[in-house]
Amino acid sequence: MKKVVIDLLKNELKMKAWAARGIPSEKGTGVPSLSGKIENLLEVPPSGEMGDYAFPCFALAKSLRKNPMEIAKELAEKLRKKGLGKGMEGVDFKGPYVNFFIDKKILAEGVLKSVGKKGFGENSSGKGKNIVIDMSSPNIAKPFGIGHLRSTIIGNSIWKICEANGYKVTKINYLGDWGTQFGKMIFGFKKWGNEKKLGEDTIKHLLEIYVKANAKEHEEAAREEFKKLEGGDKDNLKMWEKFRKLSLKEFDSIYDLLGVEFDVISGESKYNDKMDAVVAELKKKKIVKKDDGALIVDLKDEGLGVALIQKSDGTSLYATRDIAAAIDRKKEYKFHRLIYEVGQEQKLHFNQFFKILDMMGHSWSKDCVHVAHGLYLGEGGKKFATRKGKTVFMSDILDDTIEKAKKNLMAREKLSKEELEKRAKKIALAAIFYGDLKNSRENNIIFDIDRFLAFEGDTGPYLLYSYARASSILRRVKLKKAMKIIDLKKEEIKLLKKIDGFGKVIEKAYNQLAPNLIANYCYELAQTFNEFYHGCPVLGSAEEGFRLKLVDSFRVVMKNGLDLLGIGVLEEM
RNA sequence: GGCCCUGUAACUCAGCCUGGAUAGAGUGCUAGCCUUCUAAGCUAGAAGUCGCAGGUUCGAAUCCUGUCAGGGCCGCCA
Repeated sequence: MKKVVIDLLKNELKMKAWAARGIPSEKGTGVPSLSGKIENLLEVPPSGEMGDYAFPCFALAKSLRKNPMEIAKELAEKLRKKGLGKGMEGVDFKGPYVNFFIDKKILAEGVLKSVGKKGFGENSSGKGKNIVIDMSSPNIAKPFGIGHLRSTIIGNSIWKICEANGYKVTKINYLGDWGTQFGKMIFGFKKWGNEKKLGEDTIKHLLEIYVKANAKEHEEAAREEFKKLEGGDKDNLKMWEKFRKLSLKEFDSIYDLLGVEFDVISGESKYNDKMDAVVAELKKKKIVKKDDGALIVDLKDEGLGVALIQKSDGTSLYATRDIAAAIDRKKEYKFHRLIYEVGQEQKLHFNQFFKILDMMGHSWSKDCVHVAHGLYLGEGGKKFATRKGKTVFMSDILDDTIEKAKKNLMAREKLSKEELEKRAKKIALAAIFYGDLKNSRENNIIFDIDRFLAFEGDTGPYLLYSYARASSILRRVKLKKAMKIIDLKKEEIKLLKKIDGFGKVIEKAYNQLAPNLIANYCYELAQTFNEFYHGCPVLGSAEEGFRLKLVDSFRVVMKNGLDLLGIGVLEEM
């Protein structure tokens, strides 16, 4: 439909008179050169009453040296005189805009037909290209906190968005399973550890120990233990393996509940034996230098400060392991892009290590991106800190939200126990996922339990509810082949246009790696559907066939949209 | 001190990348709508110096500079 408008404009703007006036033209087309192509200039007016497409005349005003309002008027009148052809209903001008009205019945048929095709809204621009996402990445022996939730939820959605754009994606859960902290854990466990408690309540017990071991007076001893671990000490290694295994078991139950899966479970420990080679290469290329007994890369000239590569006791650091990991991944996956879904507080670290990769001669370092998210902050806008033991446990939040959903459901109708469990879980997850993803990534979020528990208004459950309403209509009757369109009401047109916009949103969400665009779209889609629902009765109406098809289309798009967010739908609610 | 992110209605936020028509939602507040497909819903209303000051532009919430405020990061944690 848009193409018809573009062609009309292109034709009209080819006027010889303009060329005669010496106005430069876009190569080959004869169209006066505009600051962009007509396709890009064409807009959708803020309200449907103004038109379906609008052409702003500002760009022409410059080359024609004429008031844009006059140009719009002239253009609209000329087009009207010439006749618009099929698919078009009319053309008008308002201020400096030429507004086009398209034939709504043709729009309706076109939209409904394309939704019926497989993969509506998806595109194949990433065909044949690999993307690797490093996401979730909780630390072993520490609680899976609300911070890792963000990485997990956002990473999961970015994965789906990439796939909807045709890319092949590998999701890696890159565990924080190596580093000085394990010196602390091992030291602490030797001193205060209890095998029984470890088996029963792994994370809580380990956290207790961690908080104690974190005291300054144990620093030296902890460092010793890590050095032994990295050196291959059997006892320490055994203890570390146990921590890792038991932690992973706890994490798995959370992933299982969230419905998030990974292609690869990896971790920093994987690169323990590749570290020496990286350090050697950095030395050979004279990128590192010794400073206070430690190895550093001086990036001050780049405005990136100083990166530590190796501690003065010879043990490794985060940056070193990340360098080794990136090189390894490039070899293994030949990625087009390597995405790190990690909190924004690590921005400097990523900029440093991308730069070091570049200095080592890895030109693909430009394909590495840090997709940063803001932090969940505690009350008063302060950072949550594990060290102070003030941690919000993921499992508690999930339980509370599910509990709230259950209460809500029980107040409505009597359900079997399984049905209650099933619905409460989905509603709670929708609330949590949507509550996170609707925010733009970079922003910090002040953690507020009420926010997670709210089910009205701009929330996940609202989206599920809209979907369930649509399902409820369709459950009662069969879809009909005949779809007579008598006269389209404004709610129907709005819904059709909204559905039509799905593909654009998927593209944009990929370009910006921004799941919140999908979330915003789903919300608007649900709102538009609810307006339709109230304004246009479906069952028993004269245009029942068409409206059923429209409801069905909404349902398909809503389901796909929610899927991109990692949210599963409910047929009844 | 340096760098990054943020500042939009009473509150929580979208819009900013890619500048255009009256700046959008939700919550809360006011007034309506359940004998008709699920009221976790819909309609209407009140509510905004888009932090502040300059600049670029025919046009700035959007781009640039400065400034103030909040958060984060800045060598042996990750």
